[in-house]
Amino acid sequence: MTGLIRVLLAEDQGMVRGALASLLGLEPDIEVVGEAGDGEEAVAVAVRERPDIALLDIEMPVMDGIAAAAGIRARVPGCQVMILTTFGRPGYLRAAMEAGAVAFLVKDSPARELAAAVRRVRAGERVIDPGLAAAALSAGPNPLSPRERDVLVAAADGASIGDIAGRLHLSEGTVRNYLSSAIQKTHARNRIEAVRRAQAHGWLPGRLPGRPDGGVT
Amino acid sequence: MTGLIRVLLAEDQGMVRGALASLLGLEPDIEVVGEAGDGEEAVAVAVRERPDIALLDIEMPVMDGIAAAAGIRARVPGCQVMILTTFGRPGYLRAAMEAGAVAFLVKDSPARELAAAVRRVRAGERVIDPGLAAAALSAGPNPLSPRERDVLVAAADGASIGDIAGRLHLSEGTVRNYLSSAIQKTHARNRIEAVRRAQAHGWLPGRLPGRPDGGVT
DNA sequence: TGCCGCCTCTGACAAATGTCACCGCCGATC
DNA sequence: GATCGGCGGTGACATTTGTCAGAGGCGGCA
Repeated sequence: MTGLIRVLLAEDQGMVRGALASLLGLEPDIEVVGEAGDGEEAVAVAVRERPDIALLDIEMPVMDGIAAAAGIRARVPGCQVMILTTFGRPGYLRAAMEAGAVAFLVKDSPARELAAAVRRVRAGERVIDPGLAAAALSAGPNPLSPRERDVLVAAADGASIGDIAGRLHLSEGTVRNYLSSAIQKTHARNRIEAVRRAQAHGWLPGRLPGRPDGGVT
Repeated sequence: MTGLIRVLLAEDQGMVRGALASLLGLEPDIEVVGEAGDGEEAVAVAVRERPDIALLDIEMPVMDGIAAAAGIRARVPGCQVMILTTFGRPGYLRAAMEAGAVAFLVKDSPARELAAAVRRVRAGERVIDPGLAAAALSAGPNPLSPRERDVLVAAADGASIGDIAGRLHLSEGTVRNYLSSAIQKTHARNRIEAVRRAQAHGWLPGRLPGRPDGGVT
């Protein structure tokens, strides 16, 4: 039976999730059998519903879409994972492929491509933007060590060396050294540029903070 | 005649735009009469189609949704402007109201609220999240001077004092002074925190760069 | 076994950053 | 006419940041 294609949709913004569901719902051969607002929920629903396809956003709270992809691949072997994300970052694409995804779409593309991609995946194809694939290959793998990443993400929200050292239980000198090597590996000229370049490449984890920074006092 | 509600939809991400259109298309009393991918296009289409309601994203390239709102209010008096944005920032809400918008929705909300909000606006109501309104009032108006904003946005992508001075045709000392006062007004401890806090409040222009930073070399 | 990369740390140094006090010029407002 | 805020600038100063050259320890791999 090549009946309805059963799709799970994971996306943290409720309005976008609902809108995408209605978009897919227009297709006669596609059925949205589950929705999730974060990665953990996505895995849980996938285990329960056993969809043909899981369509995952990357930037989600609690657990990002890449980790959810790996979780679903491990627990629901029959389910193909597609990534649908705002940012076409080379590092995201690479990480998605390594996590077992077979498609990588960006939200910039025209809406009609979504259903088409779902059908192509169902037919066994991979769906990846050729330009993005080239960028991912030419950019090479993530050069940052885990610790360098930690320090960069901490630096990203304005923490000083001392703050970062405290947060990561490191000495200040160590933090300086990691920051310095991260700056060099990203070919940046200071930590801000390093953070931005690492983000542009998709070298930093794609998780979303639970809630804004609350600083609105 | 209280016929179909004619809606213009402006949103830069094609897939989201199409999905929202399909969501609104499900409603029997709503018709999407135009779509736009940036603020300039939104104004042009509004002038041509004279919709009842313009539904605008804020973070768009070329011209942001706030500026587009003002343009539409000035040129198409019969058209009500609704803002639909990812970020519920107090400063955005305030700026949107000053630009003549009558509704402010965040994409986090459930999808079903969209059509409901459109109908309420059509009936003459304003639609604003009460919590967000309170935050906007308690946060007070934007304390940053235009020049302080300029310097902060330049600092946001990693430029050094010298870079900023060159870009803005100022002396380095002047840039330091603006940066310092921006840091104090935002109660931050360095420029990165200042940028982040200003962004969180919605005190920086909500435009999107034409394309990423190209640094993927 | 040796080599390599990563982790952690120290100490010293130059350069960039942030602060402060102060200057004059303009335009708006009381 | 005076006052105030914004704009643009200078010079001096303390602090922070970024760099470099080391050091030892760990685990993997040839």
